[in-house]
This record gives sequence, C-alpha cells and structure tokens, in this order.
Amino acid sequence: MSGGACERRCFPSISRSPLKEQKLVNLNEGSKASNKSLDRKHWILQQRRSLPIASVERRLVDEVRKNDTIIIVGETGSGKTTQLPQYLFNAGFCRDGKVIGITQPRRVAAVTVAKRVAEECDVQLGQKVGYAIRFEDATSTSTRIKYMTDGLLLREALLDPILSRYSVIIVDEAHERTVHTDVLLGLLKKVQDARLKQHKLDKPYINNVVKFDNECHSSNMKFSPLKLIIMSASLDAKGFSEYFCGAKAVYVQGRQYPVDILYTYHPEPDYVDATLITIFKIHLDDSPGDILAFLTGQEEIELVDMLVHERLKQLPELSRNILTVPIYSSLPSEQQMNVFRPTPSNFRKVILATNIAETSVTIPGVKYVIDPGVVKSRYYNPVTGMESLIIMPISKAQALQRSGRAGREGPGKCFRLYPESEFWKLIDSTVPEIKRCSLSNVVLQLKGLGFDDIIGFDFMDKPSRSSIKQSLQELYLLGALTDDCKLSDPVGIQMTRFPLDPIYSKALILAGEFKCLEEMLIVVAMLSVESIFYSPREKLEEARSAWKKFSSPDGDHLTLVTIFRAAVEYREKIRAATNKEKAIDKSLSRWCRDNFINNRSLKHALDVHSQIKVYLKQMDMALSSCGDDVLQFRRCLTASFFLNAAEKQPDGSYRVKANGQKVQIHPSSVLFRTKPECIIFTELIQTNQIYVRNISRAWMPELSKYYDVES
DNA sequence: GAGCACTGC
Repeated sequence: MSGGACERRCFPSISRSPLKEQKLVNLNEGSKASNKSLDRKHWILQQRRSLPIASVERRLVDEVRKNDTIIIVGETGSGKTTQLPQYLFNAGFCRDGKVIGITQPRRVAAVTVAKRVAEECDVQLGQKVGYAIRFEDATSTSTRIKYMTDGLLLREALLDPILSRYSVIIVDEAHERTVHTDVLLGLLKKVQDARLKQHKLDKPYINNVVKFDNECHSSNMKFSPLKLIIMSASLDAKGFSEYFCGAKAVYVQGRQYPVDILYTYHPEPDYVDATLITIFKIHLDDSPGDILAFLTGQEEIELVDMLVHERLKQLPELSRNILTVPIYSSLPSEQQMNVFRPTPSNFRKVILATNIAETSVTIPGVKYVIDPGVVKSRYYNPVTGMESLIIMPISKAQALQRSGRAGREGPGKCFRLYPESEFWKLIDSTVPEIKRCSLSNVVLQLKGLGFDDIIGFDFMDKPSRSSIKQSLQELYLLGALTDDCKLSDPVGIQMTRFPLDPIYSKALILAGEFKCLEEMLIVVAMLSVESIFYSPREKLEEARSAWKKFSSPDGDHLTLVTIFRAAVEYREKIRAATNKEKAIDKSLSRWCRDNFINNRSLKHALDVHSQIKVYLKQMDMALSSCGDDVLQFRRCLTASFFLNAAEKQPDGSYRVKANGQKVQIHPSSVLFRTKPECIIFTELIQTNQIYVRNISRAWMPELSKYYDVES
C-alpha cells in the first residue's frame, strides 16, 4: 500500500479562531402558534445583527456613497450577499424607483438568497425583493432588490444597453471568473463611463460605444451614475482593483471555524488509492464527523465507492459503519438528495463528490475533507476548435475553497494528498474560463451590444488573439458578420436574440427558409441540454433496447426529434386525464425511467423549447414542419452545419471537410455501424480518440454548394 | 465499441 501518512501541520491563512457561540432564540420551546412568527422575526433580527458585516454597515454605505466602484472582499459567512443590498436600500439607493441588482453565477444561489432576503425584509417574494433567472421571473414593478444570474443581466443589456433601471449593480462571486462575469465586468465599466458622462453633461448621451434603444432616445432621460460593487471571496483584490482604475477594496471578516491542514510527506503516485487509505485512516483514528472526498468524475466515484465496500469487508464488524454517498451533476436529483439525509446514528457518512461540492452544493455535517489536488477541467484548443476534458492540478484558491468545506459547522480537518511543497507550486487561481472556451457566443453578444472592436475590448483577462479570430471567422462563415466585420442585418441581429450557441441560432433561421422549423427547434432544444440518455452501467442492455424504438435510420438528430415528440405525446395523454401538474410531472418522470431518459435533461429541453418558441413568434417566424419529408430536413441540417461535415475514409474513419481533422463516429450514435459516406455532426469531443457525436447523413447536393465536389 | 468537471442565456 502506498503512502497515506499525513504530516500534521496547520496552515495559517485559513485557521481562524471560532466566533463566540451565538445565543439563538429557541423556536420550539414554549412559543404558542401566535408567537411563532414573532419569534422567527426576532430570531432573524438576531442573526442579522450577529453577522460579521453588520458591524461595518455604516462604513460600507459611506464608501459606496463616496466611490463609484468598490471591491468588497468577504469570506464565507460574512453575510455580504444578503445584507449589503438591504443596507443600500435603507440608505436610499432605490429612490426614484431605481433597482439594486445583484448577480450570481448560479441560478440556485439567486433563488435561495432572494427567498432569504425577502423573509428578512418581511415581504412577499417578488415584491420589494425578487429574483430573475432563465425561465423564471419572480419580480414585479415594485421590486427594488433584484437577484439574478449574471448571464441574465447580460441578456437584459441587449435590450437596455445602459441598464437604466439600476442605481447599483453588485457582482457577487466575481472571483469565480465565469465567462458571463468577465463579459459583464467589461460591459459595466463602459456603462459606468457612459452614464457618468451623460450625468455631467446633463443631456442625453449618445456615442458609438454604447447603443441606446429607441425608448431611451425619445424619453430624454437623465441617468444617475451607476454604482458598481464587485464582491469576491478571494483574498486577492488587486486584480479587480487594477482593472477598475485603482478602485478601493474593503475587507469584511468571514465566519469560519479553523481547519487543520495536513499534507503527505511524499507525492502520491495513485491518488485514488491514497483517498481510500485516508478515508479508512480517518474512520478508524478520528472522532465522529462526515468525510467529503473530492474526486474527478462519475467513473472514479463509482470505483472508489466499490473499493470502499470491498475493503470494509476486511474490517471487524464493529468498524463497518460507513455509509457512502456519491454526488455528481448527472446523477438523478432524487439520488443527489441522499447527501442531505441525516446519517444514521453510529454511522459515518463518506461523501464522494466532484467539484459540485466545491461551490454549488453545501453539505452539512462535514468535518473532514480529502483533497487529492486534481480536477477534471475543460480544455479548448482555439486552432482546432476542439474541446476536451483533462485531469489537471487544482489552484491554490481551489484548495482553500475545498478545505473551507470542513469548517462550516465546527473545527475541521483537511487532508491534502500531496506535500506542502507541491501546494506552493500550484497556480494562485484557476485560469478564467474566458481563456479556456470558444468565444463565438461572447463575440456575437459583444457585437450585439455595439462593441465592434473585439480584439481591443477591455477584458480583465484578454483571451488569445487566435481564439478571438477563430470566433470572428466562424461567425463570418455563419453569415452573422459582414465583410467589414459588422453585425449583419437581419441574420446577425436575429442571431444575437437567441439564447443559444450561434450555430444553433443560424440553424433555426435557415430552418425557417427550409420549412422545417418545428423539427429544428426540437433538435436545437435537445442539443442545448446535457445528455438526454440515462445509461446506468449495470442496466446498459436494457437501456439500449428501450432506446431502439426511437432510433431513426437517418441519424441521431431525427432520433432526438422522435424522443421529444414521444415525451410530449405522453404528457398530453396524461394531461387529458388529469390537470394536476404534480401528477403529470410524476407520470412523465416514470415514463423517463422506463425509457432510460434523463428526466432533468428532458425537462430542461422542454423549457428551452418553449422559451425559443416565444422568441420565434416575436420574430414572426412561423413554425413550419416538413412532415415525413426527411430529405428536406437533411438538406436543412446540411446547410446549417456544413462546417461540421465529414467524409468517410477507406479505413472507416472520417475526415472533417472544413479542416482535414481525422475523427471517429462515437459508438453511442445510431449510425455507428452504418457508417454513411458523408455525415453531419453537431459535437466534437476528444477523449481517448477524437470522436464526433450526434450525427446524421449529410445531403450531398446541398453540401456541394459549400465545398468543391472534388475535395 | 466508449465513457461526459461545473455552470449559464
């Protein structure tokens, strides 16, 4: 057995003395029903007052008054997300009906925080306090504190480029540096400039950087300067401060219990094995408390799960009280909920998680964290346009985030399965997503906002020139950009309006012309969500035979159409029998289970479908169907995805016509055995080999319009 | 004949 021995050492920057215990009003004892809500209010007030941020309320409000931009560095548990908007509201920042907007990278955070703040303010959600996320708008004209996802605010900016409704925008979790956050930061900087100039001139502001919509032009509105607050949990505020021209940074203390950090003496050659050893070491040597182990993916989690149970058999009966709970994003939600179930007494829960447990999900009861120091991360090659997932070392910030998960409820321990010297070699923070992904969407969105010079755009971290050029090229080939790199009218402008990958937006526009919009809309919705197929390893054969009835000889795209239509048809049948939404949901999820379809993905696809349908109607695009005319659909698919056409080679592999890349058909495709001469694919992924997934037969006469017949 | 971290509009 290798390693697993940990050197005990305290890592100073995270160990912090616990706050004094809070005296809380007991909700259960002695309170009559009529007093309960009063008690609850009292309890909430106490909670609010006890937050670390409460002691600096006045100072924070002063700083916001004095500065147009400030950076707030607040650690976990400081209360910045829930309290600051309330402080600003009370200080009069919503006068004249203006709104305080708070952005979050994740939907679930926007919703839960809004609910909490509405309760604290003792108002109904959707009134003074509300939230807006894709598919869900819980706001009204009286909403003054609005939580939303950062991507949604970007969409809003397309309609109102100077964000005229907002007096304050708070960008929360900015340290995560998602693509949306980064684009938003650049945009907000410009909006701030524009509003400031207009304010000083005291007349409507017009320039060529920020476009105004007609309403703004005609109403001759006057705009107050935009207050901007960047909130980050990372200790390094310098980057943000420099980007915002030396903006002041304010530190707010967090509330976190001390976490002992332990390193190994030597590097571990096999982190899976080291994880196992550490799980058992904690279980046998340490006091009660649940263990959270970070692994890289589903397969690894399943492996460790199995190995834990295997080794458990070797332990004496009394020590076999371990309960393993896996959690990763593609796990059905009922199974995800298992991590929140209380651990049976005398049992130790071992949570085997991907990075979903780093930020998205907070699991109570965790006292021990095992951090092997690796993560599966997306890697994008701008030259080939290829994405792949690779296992790589985490950053220092990520390591801190992980160890912090052990100190939420009491003092904890974190076992880093690497030597301390390795920790110091890790990069400080994860490379911002904008440097690791395709920029086609970002470029299109910026063009839509009126920024023509993308290479010169003031990004906090500039993506590589080649990455931008690749995206410009792609958008040009899709017809979204003109020869002089301006947004084309109407195609480019229409494309900015769809919340989809640009290539899918173009497919919808073309499908209107080809009279198969109904089918393409389904395809685009199904391709926009996570995999629709649920394939548990132990029931793979059963799953395959369940999918067989949907399969189309023309390819995966029409197979997806068949599945979607079968699901809708089933739902309507149930709806005819009952009008209870819950019963319909339940039946549909049973249908999904019987057919090995991922319920969550299907629901998501239904949502996307209905959302896009509304946009299509607004744009006067009629939902035409090609009926049984499969050729018509293939023509349209070929015209839409001509960039993704590939030809069969003598050895059975394929060659992408646009760039010569050699690829294989993924075995999950319905065309895997058929191997048609020429295919259209909508996904390219590198694993052990370079695979294309979601494939249909190309329609050659259409394809020859885009490529020389010879080549 | 293979295997998909996590988000988001």
